[in-house]
Amino acid sequence: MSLATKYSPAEVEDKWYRYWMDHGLFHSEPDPNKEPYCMVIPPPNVTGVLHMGHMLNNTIQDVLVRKARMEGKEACWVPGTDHASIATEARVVAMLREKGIKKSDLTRDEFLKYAWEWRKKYGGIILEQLKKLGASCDWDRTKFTMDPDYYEAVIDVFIDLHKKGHIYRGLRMVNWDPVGKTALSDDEVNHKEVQSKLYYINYALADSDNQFVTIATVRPETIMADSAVCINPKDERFKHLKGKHVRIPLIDKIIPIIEDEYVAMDFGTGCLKVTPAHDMNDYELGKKHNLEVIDILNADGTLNAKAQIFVGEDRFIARKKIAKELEAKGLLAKVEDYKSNVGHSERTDAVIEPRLSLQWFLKMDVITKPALENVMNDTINLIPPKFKNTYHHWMANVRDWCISRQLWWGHRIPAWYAPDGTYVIAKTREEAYSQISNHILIEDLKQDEDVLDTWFSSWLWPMAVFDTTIFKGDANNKGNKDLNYYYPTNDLVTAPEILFFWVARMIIAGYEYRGKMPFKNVYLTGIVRDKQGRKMSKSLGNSPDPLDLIEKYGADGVRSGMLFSSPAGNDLPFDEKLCEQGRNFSNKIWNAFRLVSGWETHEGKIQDTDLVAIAWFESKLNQTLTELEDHFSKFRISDALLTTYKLIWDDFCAWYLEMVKPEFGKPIHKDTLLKSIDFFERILKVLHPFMPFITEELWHELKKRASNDCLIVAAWPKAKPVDEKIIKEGGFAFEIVGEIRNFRNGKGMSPKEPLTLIVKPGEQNLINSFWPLIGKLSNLKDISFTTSPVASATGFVIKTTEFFVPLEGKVDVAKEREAILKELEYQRGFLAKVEKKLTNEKFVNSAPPHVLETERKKKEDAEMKIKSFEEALGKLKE
RNA sequence: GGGAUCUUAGCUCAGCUGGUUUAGAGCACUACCUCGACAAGGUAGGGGUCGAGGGUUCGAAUCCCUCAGUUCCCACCA
Repeated sequence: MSLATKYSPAEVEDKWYRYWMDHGLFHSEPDPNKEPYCMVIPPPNVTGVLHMGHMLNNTIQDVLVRKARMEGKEACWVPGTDHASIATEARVVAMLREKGIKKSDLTRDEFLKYAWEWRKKYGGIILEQLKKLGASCDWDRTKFTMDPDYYEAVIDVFIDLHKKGHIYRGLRMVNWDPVGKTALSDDEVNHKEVQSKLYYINYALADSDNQFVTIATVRPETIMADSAVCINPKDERFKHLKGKHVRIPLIDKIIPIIEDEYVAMDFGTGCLKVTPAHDMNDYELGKKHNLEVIDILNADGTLNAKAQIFVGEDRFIARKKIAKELEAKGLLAKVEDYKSNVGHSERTDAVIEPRLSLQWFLKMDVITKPALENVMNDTINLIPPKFKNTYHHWMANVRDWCISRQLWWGHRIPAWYAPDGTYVIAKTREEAYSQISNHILIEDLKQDEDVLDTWFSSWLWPMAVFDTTIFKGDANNKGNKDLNYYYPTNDLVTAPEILFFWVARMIIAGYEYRGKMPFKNVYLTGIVRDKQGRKMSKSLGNSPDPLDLIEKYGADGVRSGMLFSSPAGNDLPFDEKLCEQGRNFSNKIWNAFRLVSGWETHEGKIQDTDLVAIAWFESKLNQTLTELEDHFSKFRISDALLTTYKLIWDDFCAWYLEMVKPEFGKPIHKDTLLKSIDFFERILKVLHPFMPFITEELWHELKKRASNDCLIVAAWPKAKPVDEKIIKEGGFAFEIVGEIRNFRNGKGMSPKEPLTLIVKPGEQNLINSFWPLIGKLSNLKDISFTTSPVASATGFVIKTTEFFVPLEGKVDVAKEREAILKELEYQRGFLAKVEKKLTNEKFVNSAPPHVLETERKKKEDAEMKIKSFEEALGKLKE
C-alpha cells in the first residue's frame, strides 16, 4: 500500500479551497426554481484578527450553509466587515501616536485619510483567515459598512427616521468617557466593583459657625458642583434642618437643604449632597426641585473654572487634594473604606463620568414594538429559547438609544447648523442650504462633528448587503431582485453578548424598512473559554492562534474540535485536545479509505456474510440519517457531529469494514467493493459540512470524476426505510461478539486462539443470519446449538439466551466463582426490586399495561439468569 | 437589590410532556494487544445514591416547595 498511514491536511486544504473558488462554487445568484438559503455573517471588525470566537461562530455557519447547499438550496453566505468606529478609531489613534502624530493636531480629513489607509492595509486580513478555515462565503458579495452605497444608506435612514419623528436631539445625562472623549451607550459601560473611600464631610449651617451637617460621598471633588443637600422629610433626626441652608466647604457657597423621600435614611449619614451635573440620580432630583446645574468638569475629566478651586486638575487628583484640604480644615469627619460599583468604559476602561451633553437619540418606544412581538410569538426563533426571557426583559424596558458618538471614523451625522444654532437635516450642504430660510452664506453652514454609533449602520446589515437603496422612505421602492429573493434570511449565528446591541436592532430595522423579520432563526453560540473557565482574551494571552491550530491539526480537525463540545448558548471550554480528537478522526477516515482502496476484486459467488453486512449497514446508515435530520432541525450541531462521528468510527469502520474485510491478501467480491464505495460516498456527504476538505479529497480519490462533480455540491443523501429487524439482530450479534472478546480478555487468552461456542437459545432468542459473522468477528471455530445445560463449560447470558464456551482445564475455579457470585448478587438485587414493584397492588392497578409487561419480562429475565448462574456455580463445584 | 438560567461519571454534555432491564454518550482513565487500514490505533473494563433537604405519585434525574451554589442580564443608595 503506497499511501502514507497518516493523513496530511495542508496541501489538500489549500488545493480544494482554490478549486472551489476557481469554479465559483460559493457564488450564489437568485434562482426562482430553487429554494433560497441565506445567511449574513456577523461582520467582524475591519481591524480584527481571527480569534477563537470567530472560529466557533464561522464553523457553525459554514456547516449550516454547506448542508443547505448540498440539499439543493440556493445557498448564499454573505461576508463582510464592520467599520467598528470606536475600536478602529482607537487603533488608528494608537498607530499615529507611535509615529509621533497626535490626533488633535490633524484635521478631520487628514485623520480620515490615515484611517482609510489603515483599513486598506489591515481590513482584509480577517477575511483571508476565514478562508483558511474553509468558510464557503460568497466572496463576490463582500460588503463593508462604510462602502459608499452603504454609507449613503445609513445617512438615508437617519434622515428618514428624523422625518418620521423618531430621532431627536436632546440634553441628556450620558455616560462620558473622558479618555475616549466620547459618549457611550449604557451597553458600552462595564460596572466593576471598586475599592474606594467614603468621605464624611461637614457642611456648616449658613446661620451658624459651629453647627454642621455631615454628608457621605465617594466623590469629594464634586462638592463645588453641589446645588443642595437633601434629607428625607420623615427623618426625625434632621427636623431642625428643614428650610435651612448650608455652606459648601472650601468655596463657602450657600445652598439650600431640601427634602425628598428618595434619600435613604439608613445609608451614610442620611444627608445627601445633590450634584445634578455629575450624577444620574442627582440630575433627576435636581430637575424635580429646580436646582441649578453646575458642570465643573471639562471633557477630559479635569476641573474647569466653575469649580473655582483646583482648576485644571484631573478629577482623581483633585479628589485627593480636596480630601487633604478638608482634613486640614477639620471638615473631614471620617473616611471609611467602601466598595462600590463604578462604571468603566468598555473600550478605554476609563471611569465613566455622568455628563450632560447634547446628543442625538432614537426613540425606542414605538419602533421596537414589532421586534418584541415577533420574537415572543416565535415568528423569529431564538436558539436556545431561554434567551427569549432576557430578550423580553430588555425590549420591554428599552431606553432611547443614544446614537451619536464623538468620533471621526464613521457615518457623519447629516445635521447642518446655522450660526444661530438652528439646524436642518440633509444629505448634502446644498440640500441643507435649500432648506434654510435665513439669509446666510452656504459656507456658514456647519455639519455636526459627530458620527453615528456603529450599530446604527450594522443594524441594516441583512438588508443593506443586498440593496442599499430602500432606506429613503420611498414606498414605491420595492427593493431589487437579490433582496426580494434572499430576504428574509434564514439563520443568523452570533454571540449572545450582542443580542441587544445587534440582533434586536436588526429585527427592529427589518420590520421598519421591510415590514419583515430579517432572519428566521437566531443561533446563539457560547463564549469560548480556556480550561480554567476564563474568557479568551488578548490581554490574558490565553487564546491560541487559530491559524497555528489549523496548521497543527488541519482546518477539518480544528472545525470538528470546536464543535465536539458546543451546544447552543453554552460556553465552550476550549481544550486543544478537542482539535487532536478532530485530527485523529481525519486520520481514521483516511485509513478506512486506505483499506477500501487497496482491495483487489473477484467475480465469484458473493458471500452470504457480505450480504448480511451490507443489509445491516444500509439500515444503520438510513437510521442515522433520520437522526441527523432531527439534530439539524433543532440546531443541535454538536450532536449531529457526534452522531456522524459514531456512524463512521463505530458502525462503518469497527463493524461494517471488519465484517466485509477479506483475509489478508485475498480479494473482495466486486459487488461488495462497489457497495462499500457507495457507503463511503454517503458517509463523506454527511461528514462534508463538518470536515469539508478531507471529504472532498476522498470523494475524488474514491472515483475518477468529472471536474464539476464535487462533493461540495453533491446531493445530500435521503433517508430510506430502515429494516428494524436487522438492526436489532446486529445489535444482538455485536453484544455476543463483545461478550466473547471479553471472555477471552478476562482469561488472558489471545484473540488468535479460536473458541467453540455452544448456544442454548432462550425464549425470545433472535435466530438470525449473523451467526457466521459472529464467528468471523470473534474468532470461533465452531458454533452449535443445544437445548440442555452444558456441563463443565463457562459462559455468559444475554437476555434469556445462554452461551457456553468449553475450556478444558483452563478454568480458574476460584476466580470464576467469584465472578459468578458477583453477577448473582446483582441479579438478585435487581429481581428483588422488580418483585417489590410487581407485588405492590397499587402499582399493578395503576400502571399502564406496557409498563407492567416490561416489569414482568424483567422478572423473567432475571429469574432465568439467576437459574443459569446457579447451575454454573453447581458445575464449578464438581 | 430585581429578573433569568443552570447544577447528571474526572471533564464536556444528552436524557422531550414522570414508567423500556437499579441513568447514556464523547473525551479522559485502567488492563491487555505491534493481530498486515489505522498506536493519531485495536479489544475490553472501571467509574454517577442525577447539588442538598422536603413534598406530590403505585412510580421522580424528570413535576412542586425550600436552601445552597453557577452563569448571564437589568438596576446601581450618595
